[in-house]
Amino acid sequence: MADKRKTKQNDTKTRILDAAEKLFAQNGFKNTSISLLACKAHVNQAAVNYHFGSKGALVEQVIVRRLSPINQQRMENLQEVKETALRQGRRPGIEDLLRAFIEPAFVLTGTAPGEKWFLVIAGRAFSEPDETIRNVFIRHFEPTFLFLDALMKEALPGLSDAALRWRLHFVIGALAHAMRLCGSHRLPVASAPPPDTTETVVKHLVAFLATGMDAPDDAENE
Amino acid sequence: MADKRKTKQNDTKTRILDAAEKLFAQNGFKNTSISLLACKAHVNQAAVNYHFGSKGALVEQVIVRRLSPINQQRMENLQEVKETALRQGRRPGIEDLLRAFIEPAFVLTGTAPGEKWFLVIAGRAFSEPDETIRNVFIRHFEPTFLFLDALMKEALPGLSDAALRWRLHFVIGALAHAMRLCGSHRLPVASAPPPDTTETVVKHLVAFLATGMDAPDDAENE
DNA sequence: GTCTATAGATTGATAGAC
DNA sequence: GTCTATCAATCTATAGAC
Repeated sequence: MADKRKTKQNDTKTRILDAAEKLFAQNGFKNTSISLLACKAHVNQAAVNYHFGSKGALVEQVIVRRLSPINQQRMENLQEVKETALRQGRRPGIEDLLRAFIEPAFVLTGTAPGEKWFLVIAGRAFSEPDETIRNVFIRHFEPTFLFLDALMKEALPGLSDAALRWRLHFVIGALAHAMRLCGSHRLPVASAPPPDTTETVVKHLVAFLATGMDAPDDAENE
Repeated sequence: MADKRKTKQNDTKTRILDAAEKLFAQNGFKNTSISLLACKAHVNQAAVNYHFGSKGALVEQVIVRRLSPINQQRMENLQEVKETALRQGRRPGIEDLLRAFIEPAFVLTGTAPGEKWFLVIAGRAFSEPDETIRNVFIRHFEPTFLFLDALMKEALPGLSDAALRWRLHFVIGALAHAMRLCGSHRLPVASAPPPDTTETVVKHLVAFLATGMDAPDDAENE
């Protein structure tokens, strides 16, 4: 499997995946044609279908390649936060949980130092109109999200289930938007955020979201 | 302009706009063909290009029809919050500003009681891969956003510009995600939010976001 | 594994009769 | 304004030579 003699084949597959990642981020899945993709990857058109079977399968590979390690890391981080809190006989910390969930998305995304294209792709996940593609994200995402949900419920025992669930979705929305903004070239609009490092963005995110999660549960009075 | 004799023409145009809004929300712009659209709207294929000129122009009309009143209402609401605070000699309230900005999106969206399709379309605005379409949203959105930015700066004089701008983008991200969730049919996934009324969702949003906006500005220490 | 060539389907847009 | 018919472009996928 990890045979060195497969170098050339893997080179081609990797070049296709890398070019696809960039083009999908820039133009979306539907707007990226196989011919343009093959041109940018410096491979023949037929190579794409030879190596991946279909465009849909390529899309899934592009997503899974990055999303799988990200969610694995999220699970490990959350598990560690849970165990540390357990050992110390206290509730898990809200900021710790959020950081455990958010950080892998920014750290494990993209190869090159310049552009982290997958941030844009993943940030578009829940807006994807194609149900098949959207389900690829949801399938990988849901177990991690439900684990976060369970731990956050421990961290915030006073919060109603409805408020907890909505607030976690607000977390997802803010995170996805921040990912898109970090991954794309800075837009020449007056409302663009300042060009910070991803670590700074994560700090802003965690500070904002942790405080929001801990807000009083006013919406219950009705 | 508002001549009653144009009823038949306007009926056709409105039927096309309504069918397009629904299909765009369900399948996205690129995945919606003119032929399917004409079929669902019960008009002839050629009628779409006759009345709107091109598919791109139709897309813009679908967006502007709802977005324009929404942002106009936002501006009026924000102006009123500003003037009320000024009259009472105090800063604008964070919750008031957020509600002024958020509420119109949920109130002025969609005609039918059942499905508010434009919530999905607008919720996808910043994820739209097509730059031309995305710019339609940004063009309408930016003045309103910058006004909110200016008023929020008054409401939170201690917050750094960078933190303020990032937090407002987190507001946008959470809002967009909530709009998508409210507008689409409830997904059969375990992580879906509870099926609340839009008023309840707005309350959850404002409570969460106002508290987050007011978080201590930790990220400055670096 | 890589290439050329092309099939087969779908699309946005338009010409011209009514 | 509405219709039928069709053009021209584009796309995914594949067949078959090398």
